[in-house]
Amino acid sequence: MVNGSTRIRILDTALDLFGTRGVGTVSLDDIADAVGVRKQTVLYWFKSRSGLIDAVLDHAADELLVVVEAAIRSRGDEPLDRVDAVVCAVFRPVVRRPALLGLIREVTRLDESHINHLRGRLSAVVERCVSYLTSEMEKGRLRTCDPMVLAGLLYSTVSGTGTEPIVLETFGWEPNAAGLRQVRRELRGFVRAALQPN
Amino acid sequence: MVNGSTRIRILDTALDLFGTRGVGTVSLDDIADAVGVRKQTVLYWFKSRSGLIDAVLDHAADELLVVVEAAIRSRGDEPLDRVDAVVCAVFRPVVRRPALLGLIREVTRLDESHINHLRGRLSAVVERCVSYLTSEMEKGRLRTCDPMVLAGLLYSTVSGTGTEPIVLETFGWEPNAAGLRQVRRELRGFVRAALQPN
DNA sequence: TCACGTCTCTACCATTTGGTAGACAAATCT
DNA sequence: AGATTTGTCTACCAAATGGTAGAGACGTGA
Repeated sequence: MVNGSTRIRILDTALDLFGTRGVGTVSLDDIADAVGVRKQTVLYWFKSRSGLIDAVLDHAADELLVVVEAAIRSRGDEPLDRVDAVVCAVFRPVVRRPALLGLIREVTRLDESHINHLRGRLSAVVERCVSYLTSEMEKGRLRTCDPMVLAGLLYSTVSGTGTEPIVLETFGWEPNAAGLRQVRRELRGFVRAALQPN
Repeated sequence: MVNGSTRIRILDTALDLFGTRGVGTVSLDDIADAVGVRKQTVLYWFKSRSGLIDAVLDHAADELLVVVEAAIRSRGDEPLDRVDAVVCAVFRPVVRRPALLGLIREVTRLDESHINHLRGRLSAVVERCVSYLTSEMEKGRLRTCDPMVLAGLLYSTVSGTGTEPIVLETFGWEPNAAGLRQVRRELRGFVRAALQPN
């Protein structure tokens, strides 16, 4: 693999297309066209469609992990601030790379093997988030509830906000920079209120 | 249209398949097979794939509207209880008909014409929800924030919880009746906390 | 009985799909 | 220079896709 640039371009393009249009509706030809190459070149770098999907999931997990890990470490001791930092971190790709969360969301539509592949990549962060929430609840610094389910709810809220602009538009939201800032502000307030210790 | 039963069966089956596997990845043959009929029978009842999609969206909107309208009217005056009733109402299909919310979520992947079609069907309820939230905020009975975006966030949270069992499983959730009740309990507590007036 | 509308079917068709085989050019090694 | 590896391509292929044309079974009203 001397020349990795084509490979990376395919990976990036596939991530964008898979994430925005859905994995099942994007063909190898679509990807190849977008990259400016023939389908057979795609099949040279990835031995099958399924292999490409796994590689793209890895690529997405990498990108997401970097962002989240950094946020988890950042900012003081107060859990509401920490969670806020993670929310902002996950929200950033919403603006800069909308396809990223869209792809993660696609996991529901994939088959077992790809699901397990992605799960393996994400389980470490997930577990860390859950155990962090648990410990802060025990200290009484977060609203007490089931930390596992809470983590899932937080994910749903942030991911939904980021991946369903069309639904938000139905609610009257305007898809521009100011609108996005507004959504992020409300999202942060919403999460903060939901976690406030009682 | 004397015999509507085949038509309805196609509609129901298509809703389930579209909602669980994604609109783009379900072929007319898939639907026909599941119904126990030939593809040409599907094309007899619906003049094209695109027409079928619109009809299925209508079908889904009908089902959802009935449920939500009933919940909006129910239960006393306290806004937190009202919202709670709607959350429960939307959560019910999660158990009884998982495909329903899954299909609504698919709207992001559809093209403009189908999006507008569905939007037209849902805009009335959506507007009603938003104006209700607005008035209760003005009375100081809900946390003050942007009601439009809040409605979107609520939708994201509930819908995500219902349509991403696989993600929730990654967070450690167990997909059985007890697990579902647990998720619903946490979801209600989460929403209640997020809306509590400050 | 006969004509007609309703409903589902078989027989096709053009296009698109994921994938194989192998030609060809450029770079790299010996 | 000659041989080999690397990367992209053209040429195919079998299967699946959305869709058309029209045959035939069935019931109903005249």
